[in-house]
Amino acid sequence: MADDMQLCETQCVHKDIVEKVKKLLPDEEAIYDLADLFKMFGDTTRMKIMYVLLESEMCVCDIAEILGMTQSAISHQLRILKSSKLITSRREGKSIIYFLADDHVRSIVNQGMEHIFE
Amino acid sequence: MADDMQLCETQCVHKDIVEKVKKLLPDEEAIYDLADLFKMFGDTTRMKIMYVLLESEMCVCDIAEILGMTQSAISHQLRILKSSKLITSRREGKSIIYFLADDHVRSIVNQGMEHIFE
DNA sequence: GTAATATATGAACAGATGTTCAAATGTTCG
DNA sequence: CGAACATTTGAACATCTGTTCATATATTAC
Repeated sequence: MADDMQLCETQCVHKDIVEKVKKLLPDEEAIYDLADLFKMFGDTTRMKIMYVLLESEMCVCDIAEILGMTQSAISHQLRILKSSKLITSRREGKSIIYFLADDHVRSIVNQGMEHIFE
Repeated sequence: MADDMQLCETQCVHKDIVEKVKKLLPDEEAIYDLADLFKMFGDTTRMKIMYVLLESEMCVCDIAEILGMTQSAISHQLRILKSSKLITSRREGKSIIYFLADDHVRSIVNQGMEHIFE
């Protein structure tokens, strides 16, 4: 609505392509979810946490120690990662052990690596 | 340095695992670069732009029209995407045509999709 | 050259995001 | 039970990020 406010008020638009591609786009929600997933990998702390968990499941304290960060900061990030189903946890006595939910982290990280090294 | 300020001042740390994993971690720079790459996919606008370009190369104006966004906003994002080498451009008369640099976008997006649909 | 078109750019602003700090929760052990 | 331990949580703060608006650059057409 209010089509051409700051848009191209002009003729550069290729109507045929625009119409075709408009129809091919996934709906808003799918794109939102995807972006949300990749956001998880877009922060250094979370990235480090995932790398750590690729090596071994671990309690919060261990991760904090390895990364040299506050236990609280790690806990906050773990919660976010958990909400996106990339990691899970189980209680083991006083500790809570975090681990990767499945192999998706590995494959996504690897795809990223491939792009970097070129 | 200043090891245990807010860290685990306590005994929960599993020294063996911690030491082992510390050594296995990639260096700071690699992780930073990876996170930076995934940041590109972590924003709805950029995600949409990439989806659009998966269908067809296109000028800035077309993308703005398809997404119903300002030409300026798109231009800003294109610059960011270009800086991460995910897209490139060529001039064609008055227009500048943007297109995906290689197949990485497709494979990364697909990996993401796989995680979503489960 | 000048006007028109297509895109880029910079500063400003608003909203999102990550860390810190202090305090709360929940578990184990004596 | 109460003390100690491991983790979570919430509010506050600072930083980062994306969009807007106004303006600048660059190409084409006359």
